[in-house]
Amino acid sequence: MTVSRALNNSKEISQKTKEKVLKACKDLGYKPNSAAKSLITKTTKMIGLVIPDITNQYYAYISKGVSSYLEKKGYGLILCNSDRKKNNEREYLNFLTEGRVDGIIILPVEPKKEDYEQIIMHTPMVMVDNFAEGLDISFVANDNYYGATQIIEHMVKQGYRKIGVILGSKSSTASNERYRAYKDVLEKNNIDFDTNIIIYSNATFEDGFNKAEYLINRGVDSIFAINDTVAMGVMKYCYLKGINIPKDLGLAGYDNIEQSSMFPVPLTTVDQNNKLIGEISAKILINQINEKSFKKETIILKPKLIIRKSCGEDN
Amino acid sequence: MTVSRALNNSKEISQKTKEKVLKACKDLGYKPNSAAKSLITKTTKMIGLVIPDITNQYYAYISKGVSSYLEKKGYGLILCNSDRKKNNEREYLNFLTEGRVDGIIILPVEPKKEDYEQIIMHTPMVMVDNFAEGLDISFVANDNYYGATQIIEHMVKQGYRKIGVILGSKSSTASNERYRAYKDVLEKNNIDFDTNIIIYSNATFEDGFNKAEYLINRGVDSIFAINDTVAMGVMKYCYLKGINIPKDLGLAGYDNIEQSSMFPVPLTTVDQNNKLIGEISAKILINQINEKSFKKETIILKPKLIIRKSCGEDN
DNA sequence: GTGAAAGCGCTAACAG
DNA sequence: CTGTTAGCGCTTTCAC
Repeated sequence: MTVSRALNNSKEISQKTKEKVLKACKDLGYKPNSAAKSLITKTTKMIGLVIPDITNQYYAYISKGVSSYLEKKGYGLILCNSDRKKNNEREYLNFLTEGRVDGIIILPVEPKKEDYEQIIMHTPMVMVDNFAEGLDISFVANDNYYGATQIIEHMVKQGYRKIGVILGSKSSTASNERYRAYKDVLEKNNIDFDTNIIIYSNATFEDGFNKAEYLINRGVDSIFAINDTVAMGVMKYCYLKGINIPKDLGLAGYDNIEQSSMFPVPLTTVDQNNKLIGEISAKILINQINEKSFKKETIILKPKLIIRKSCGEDN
Repeated sequence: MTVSRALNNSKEISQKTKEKVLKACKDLGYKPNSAAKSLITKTTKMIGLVIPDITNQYYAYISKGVSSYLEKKGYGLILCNSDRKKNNEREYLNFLTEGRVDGIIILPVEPKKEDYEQIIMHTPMVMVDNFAEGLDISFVANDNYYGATQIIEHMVKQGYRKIGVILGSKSSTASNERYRAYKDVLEKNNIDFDTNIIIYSNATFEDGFNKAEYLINRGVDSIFAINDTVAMGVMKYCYLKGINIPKDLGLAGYDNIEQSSMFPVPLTTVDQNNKLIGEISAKILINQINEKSFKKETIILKPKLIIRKSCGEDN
């Protein structure tokens, strides 16, 4: 008991005994056992993070944000790569809920209410990026509509009038929201809307390269790519064809990946503040864990327009 | 006890009881408590991974390799971003060794024997990338000398004779090994060695951009950059100056980051098989945990030359 | 094939 | 300020 008090910064112990105990622990190489502690305190000082792919910059930054916040608060992080597979997600969730963590941050795969109802009854959880309607839990995400509005408005202001779009898949919420913003901005500016210059894709570099040709042949004066990787594909095509960016073609991306500023023509894009997303999610979760009264929070962050040169200099 | 047997695939139980128990568990939402289990089995089914920065592609891929191997073996992963700070590393190590993990994979920060001696007495550990001499533990890394030899030889074969080099910091083992390879290849091919076209740097994009000018002014016919990001900087400089790669200047990188194939001129580089590094490290660790007899292993992987277009097409 | 007893290493609660 | 008792939820061992 005295040892326990010495190691847990209790004030019910004299400074002298405490020092003696601490020294003895060091000499003997004694370390407390977290499992035994967990068993009685019902707390693990661990958080689970379920993400699609740690190899993707967007998710890596979110993880870093989570990790750095947790470190400050004395929590550890269990990382689970779902690989965008529902089944992996399920298995990790199962693993985590064997009393391994005090809470879970999840970037879910095709979330459905039923998948999480059981879990949130026992384990605090915050969802990030994608939400399942009807769940009474906290949610943190980026405002895709806002971000796309910013960048499309910028393009319009720069004088572009025939803006081609390379979207992601039809089932991607992010992609659909950005598309919605595109339509609204065009309408607000009385610009003709033409579905022939809107293309769905898998959002890869190759898609950017291939769809660029398609769009340019249809006479677009600029392209809004669903992400920076796709924009890289477009830029590559233009480079090979001698098409000057931004003079012959305006180009905008999304995500602000590290390399976007290193492109031959630095890319105008949207920064989603991924690290912040991670930090906020972690903060909400830790608060929820430590407070008895749970208050659901929904935080939708405004991403930030990053103006570089691919749509012309700002003026 | 019967429940325990049902949940642990014991054969000392009838099929019928087992099914009944399993069903009851499901109905009641019962989940076993891993802490209680740990306490008695002295095993956590958890591995700690200490890496410098999850945001860096190189480390992200290593993490993914570790994670995917562990998943197959039913282990969880505790991720610790040391942020290249010795102090963070120490604190994470301390946290992990409170009986939280069955083993540790570490990419150490300026490793010294003394930092790990205590730990490896109690906890299986494998070191990756950087080794501390005198430790009796397994080690997994890339052969930097070999990788650089491959790419410099390729450059020589392509006809380049005045190869400028942008290195990393003087204290980086990886950088020093690659430099050593450079010198040896030059000597073997009777090419003059000129320290005026060797520069140390912080290995950033900006360094690439700035040092490119310096080297080109000194008449190099090609540049070997310490990594792909630095190479991107060089490429940017060339783009702005209208210098044609590979005709006017050969360019080689190292790492094979995802974007290196998307550059205006696809980059010739060296792939280090990072995911494999992670998988192998995890495999060695798990083996060490499960075998009573510990056999130290040292695995130095041969990286692979990736020939693209920045040093001319292969012939 | 099933169950009872004991104990893993801690801390909550209380006694001194 | 220090120590005793009990018990967290499991598995090991042994009895039936």
